[in-house]
Amino acid sequence: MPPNLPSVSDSTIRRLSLYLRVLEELNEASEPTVSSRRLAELAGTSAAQVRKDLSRFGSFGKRGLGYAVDPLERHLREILGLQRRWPVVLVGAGRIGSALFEYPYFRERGFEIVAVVDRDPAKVGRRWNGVKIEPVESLSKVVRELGTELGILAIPADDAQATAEALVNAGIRGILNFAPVQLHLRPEIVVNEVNLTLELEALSFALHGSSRATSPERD
Amino acid sequence: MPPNLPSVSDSTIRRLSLYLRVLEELNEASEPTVSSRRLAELAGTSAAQVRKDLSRFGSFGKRGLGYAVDPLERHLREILGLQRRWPVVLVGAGRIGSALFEYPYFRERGFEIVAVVDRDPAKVGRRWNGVKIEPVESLSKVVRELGTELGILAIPADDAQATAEALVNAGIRGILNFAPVQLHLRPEIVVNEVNLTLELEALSFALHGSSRATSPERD
DNA sequence: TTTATCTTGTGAAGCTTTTCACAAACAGGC
DNA sequence: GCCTGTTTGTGAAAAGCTTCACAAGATAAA
Ligand SMILES: NC(=O)c1ccc[n+]([C@@H]2O[C@H](COP(=O)([O-])OP(=O)(O)OC[C@H]3O[C@@H](n4cnc5c(N)ncnc54)[C@H](O)[C@@H]3O)[C@@H](O)[C@H]2O)c1
Ligand SMILES: NC(=O)c1ccc[n+]([C@@H]2O[C@H](COP(=O)([O-])OP(=O)(O)OC[C@H]3O[C@@H](n4cnc5c(N)ncnc54)[C@H](O)[C@@H]3O)[C@@H](O)[C@H]2O)c1
Repeated sequence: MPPNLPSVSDSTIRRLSLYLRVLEELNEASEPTVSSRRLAELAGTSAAQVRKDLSRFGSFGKRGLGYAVDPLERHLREILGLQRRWPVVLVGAGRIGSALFEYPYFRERGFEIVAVVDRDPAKVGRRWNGVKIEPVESLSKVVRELGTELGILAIPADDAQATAEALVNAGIRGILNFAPVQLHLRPEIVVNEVNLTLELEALSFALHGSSRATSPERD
Repeated sequence: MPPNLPSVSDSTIRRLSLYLRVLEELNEASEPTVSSRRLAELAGTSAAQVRKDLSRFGSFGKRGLGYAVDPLERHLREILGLQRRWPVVLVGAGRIGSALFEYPYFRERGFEIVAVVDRDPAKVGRRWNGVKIEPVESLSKVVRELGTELGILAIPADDAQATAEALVNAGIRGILNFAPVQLHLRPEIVVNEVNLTLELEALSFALHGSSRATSPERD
């Protein structure tokens, strides 16, 4: 086993996820192979980038031919850790939480929301498609019993930090955070922030500021 | 007015949005000033990064003191183009669409969903908090009449490309896309992709692959 | 077998972003 | 007015990421 390689960049991983989706589609369309050029086109990047990304993990292609779709799809799943099932705990059974819960594609990819936790007594006890909403007090117990390592935080920003800490104490190692606050947790805990207002603001800047706001105002 | 400066990087813009939120909080807490160090801490970056980011747009701080919270907040709003109101059209009144529609913070930041469009006849005609759901056929008319430049795509992946093109033809210049497909549009159209499965997969990789999958498998 | 054509895998080059480090500026106390 | 302690703004260095360009491997056809 080789020693620690230079770690894989986040952007590479995110692209692998895009490639995987494209490969799924190609597979459904019964395309046997795909070249880096075509894969790049479909995933919105460059052929060289595709090859560089993949070459970090092995040599999956055949020169002159390209990549065999089905095996490459399997390789990517393995690299991304998607062969196993990932039980997930959802904290916050509100608007965004329920949308996520009902989204079928997560489960298809192996992410299964096996527990839902909420603070609101009016929601606790309800059943969502077989999953009972638990009170926040049971969070730790639920996480431990179900062995979940991934958590989705879909609660107001005020409570996000404290609840994230509770998740970590219960054994959660990765968090997808929808609350618009920066979580401060131990460095080995992986956190992905989804900040939709920020996405809109980036659009706002691009439309408003592209020509205008790049000029520094000095006196 | 200076000629075209080297364009501002996307990561800088995204951080500005984070700074803005932190400044809002500091403002509410009546903190008069903030140092780059503290701002960095709260936004999850480094002090040097904060100063570099801000210095692209002007000199907003005072040496020895830091930045005055309220004026800096206003500067950032101006840079990001948030002084004006941004009317937004929402395409897809489903699970994620309704969560977004009901999210109050967008409006607070100036992003106001003024039109909702859906294909489902059962949904068309309903009123959401004063906004009537329109049929897809009216998309172009609605966009033109309301003068919306921003669109949110919250429909299944199959229809996303065609509908995105319809949005662009109607005059939309920026799109926030929740459908998990890469949109191919004219380069002057700004698109931000929100891919939640990808976010979970990045977590999966980090937990599964951190120690394991970085080793290339060669024969 | 040889030739023509394709496409990968990958060092090296080029580019972008982040970090470093320090002079210059400012406030407050004496 | 001058010293002390602080913090910005910014070139320069370092690190990281993407693109380039091509040798090497593979196929197919003659
Ligand atoms: N709705 C959106 O489209 C949207 C968009 C961007 C960001 N967000 C963010 O996502 C988060 C959730 O938003 P939402 O619109 O679903 O809110 P919501 O009010 O609809 O739902 C929040 C849910 O969390 C529960 N809750 C509150 N505090 C809790 C706690 N400490 N522990 C457990 N449960 C708790 C509430 O009872 C409620 O059911 C917020 O941080 C919001 O800023 C939402
Ligand atoms: N729900 C989630 O949490 C979630 C998570 C990640 C990604 N997404 C993506 O967001 C998109 C929407 O997901 P959803 O869960 O809200 O789906 P949904 O089925 O609940 O809602 C989709 C809505 O779009 C409407 N629609 C379909 N085709 C249309 C068209 N051509 N024009 C106008 N309206 C049309 C449907 O009538 C429906 O109301 C999908 O691409 C999905 O992959 C959703």
